[in-house]
Amino acid sequence: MAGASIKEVARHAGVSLGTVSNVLNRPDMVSPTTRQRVLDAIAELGYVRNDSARQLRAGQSRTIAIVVLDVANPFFTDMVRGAEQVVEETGAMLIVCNSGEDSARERRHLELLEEQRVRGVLITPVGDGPQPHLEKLIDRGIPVVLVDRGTGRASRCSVAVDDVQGGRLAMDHLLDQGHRRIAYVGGPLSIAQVAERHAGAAAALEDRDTGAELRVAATTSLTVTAGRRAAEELLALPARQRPTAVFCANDLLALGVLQELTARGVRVPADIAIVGYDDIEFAAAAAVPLSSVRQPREQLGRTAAELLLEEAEHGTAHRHRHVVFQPELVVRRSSDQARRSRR
Amino acid sequence: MAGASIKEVARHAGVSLGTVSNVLNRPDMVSPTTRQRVLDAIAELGYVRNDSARQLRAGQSRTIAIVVLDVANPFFTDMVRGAEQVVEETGAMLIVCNSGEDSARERRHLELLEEQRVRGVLITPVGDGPQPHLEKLIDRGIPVVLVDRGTGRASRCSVAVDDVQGGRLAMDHLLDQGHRRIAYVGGPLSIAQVAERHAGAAAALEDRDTGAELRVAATTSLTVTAGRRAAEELLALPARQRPTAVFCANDLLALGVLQELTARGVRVPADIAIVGYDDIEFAAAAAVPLSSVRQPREQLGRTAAELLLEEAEHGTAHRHRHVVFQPELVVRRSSDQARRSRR
DNA sequence: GCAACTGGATGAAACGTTTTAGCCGCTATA
DNA sequence: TATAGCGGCTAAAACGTTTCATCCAGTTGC
Repeated sequence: MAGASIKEVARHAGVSLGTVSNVLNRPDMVSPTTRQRVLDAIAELGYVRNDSARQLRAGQSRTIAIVVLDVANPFFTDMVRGAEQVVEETGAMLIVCNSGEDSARERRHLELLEEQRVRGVLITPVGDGPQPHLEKLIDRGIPVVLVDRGTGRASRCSVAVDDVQGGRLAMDHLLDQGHRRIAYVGGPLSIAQVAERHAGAAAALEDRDTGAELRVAATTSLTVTAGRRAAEELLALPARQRPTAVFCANDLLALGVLQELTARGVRVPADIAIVGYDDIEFAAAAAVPLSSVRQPREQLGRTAAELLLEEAEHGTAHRHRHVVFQPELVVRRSSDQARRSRR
Repeated sequence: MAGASIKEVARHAGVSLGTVSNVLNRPDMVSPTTRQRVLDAIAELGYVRNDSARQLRAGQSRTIAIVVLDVANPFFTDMVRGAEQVVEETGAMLIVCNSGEDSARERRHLELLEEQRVRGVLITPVGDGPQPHLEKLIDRGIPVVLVDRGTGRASRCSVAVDDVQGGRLAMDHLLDQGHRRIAYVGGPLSIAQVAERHAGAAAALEDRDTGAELRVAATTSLTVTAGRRAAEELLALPARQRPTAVFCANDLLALGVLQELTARGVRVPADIAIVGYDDIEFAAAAAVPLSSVRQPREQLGRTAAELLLEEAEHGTAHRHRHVVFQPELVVRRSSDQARRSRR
């Protein structure tokens, strides 16, 4: 009962070993009566395929790996869900590895994955530098798709979301609402996303000759607490310099800003409007529902998986592609002048 | 370059195949000079071990799986991190599978894991019923550890957190603070956790002869919105029946209650105190930092992994254990009378 | 100088599949 | 009637490891 092999099934059913294999893999190549006998034997012995042997023979596994920076981050978990959908449709299995932003762990994972001869790897690599271990995988012929990184590299596919465009969307919206003194809350600017979202906002401002101004309130991290401090800072400004709208680099900052403003008696959106970024679950459930720029996270995962599968299938004939998705602005009460009096 | 085998390495280094294997697995059984020659050959050919072959030979993989109900839920992601720590120390690999509360997907995952001959499975099964596919795994000799479920089954280990005790902690705290009219917000009671947390609260009340009363405000889900509605309901009560403290079945509810109370001008904790459950990341960052019952989530994962590894190692000699952890109350401003005037 | 060890290497078997070539008996075709 | 074709099956090879029994050449002990 512990571990019956195909051989024992064959003996039990009185057929050859190859026939059992055929029943498993091309059932209509074998006559109904023998097929049934084999199936009975399988059931009786509790036979379960041994995947190692299968893979050994096939030279490749039916597994696809996704290596994320942080399993606890909703951005990645949603991506994982998207990728899962696509991968499971093909009968393969998606395994999730967590690098935890640790380069050594990332490397270790990739080594193990290589030993397992995975069919492909979706990865958001730690850091922006060169990636020797990724190159090694690619040299070996294992397809790699970069997620949210390294758009434009010739040797692999990538998927990403246009953060500059996200910044534009937020800014255009605030300008449309008539705001002319606007603050960007975010930092450090060394984080690519923070810088690009700002760049988009600045570009939108530039494009429209409204005479509006964009002030940066730099933070040292992307947390609720940092958002609160930034709000304090803004409130300390002289009244005529105080912004009437705030665009935050992410939703945690935005929630912090919202809390601090509310605590100080500043009305949102009547006195100051807020737009966040990421559209996390809490954005809609905040005390004042938060407008936010939403990234198509599941879609990102799905597309990444599709690119990978295509490359895995067509091998060398495959042409690498770089897909960039556009984010979407979700307007809620925190920035909606029309609804400012509601409730 | 694509896929050198041990055989080619051997030929390249002018040694036998077994020697290469020895270099890999028991390096000090082979003389330094040949060892070096083999290592050079390995480097030159870019040889990478083939794990399928290894597993096939070994009859078992070096992988441990954890099957969670929801990869996006912080409860599980923290557990995963805990389990990872322990598993990686042993050189094994932890793979995360997501059942998404879907029994069919759970079954499919378990089948694939069985085919892979994983060394063990940590799982929070979907639902509370009988688990035929789990039994099948166990029959096959694959160790299974239940997480947050089925404490007390004889055929497997389990780890869990004592929800009744969590309810007690919250209630004792509120009674200590002098509250006598208290509400429990949560539901549906068909969810084991919701029922047990309530039972703990009720038991604490019973144990202390304070004459305090516990009213249940039933919700249909565990969301921020449901919390808001529950708060509305409580505020609609005549003044003398209105509770002075609320204990919520989870933090989302508590945040909803907090928002609604604040919006209606009710002061927290001065007028009404709040205690939540789970101590999610947002609890500490809420407008009024939220008191909450914290479960040792990483610890849960670590211990589960340890039990599993022990069983995997000692096999039949292993005695199943059921570890129950005690939760901990984190007191913050939302329920702290002493600090009620702060800020 | 011979037997007994010993460290270091070898060769072959085994793990459980999948796949390919081939065999057998039958029917349809010429 | 011979032949080709075909469906259904078998036998054997191959995938890349690990391990175990064996062997060989020195060295040691007597």
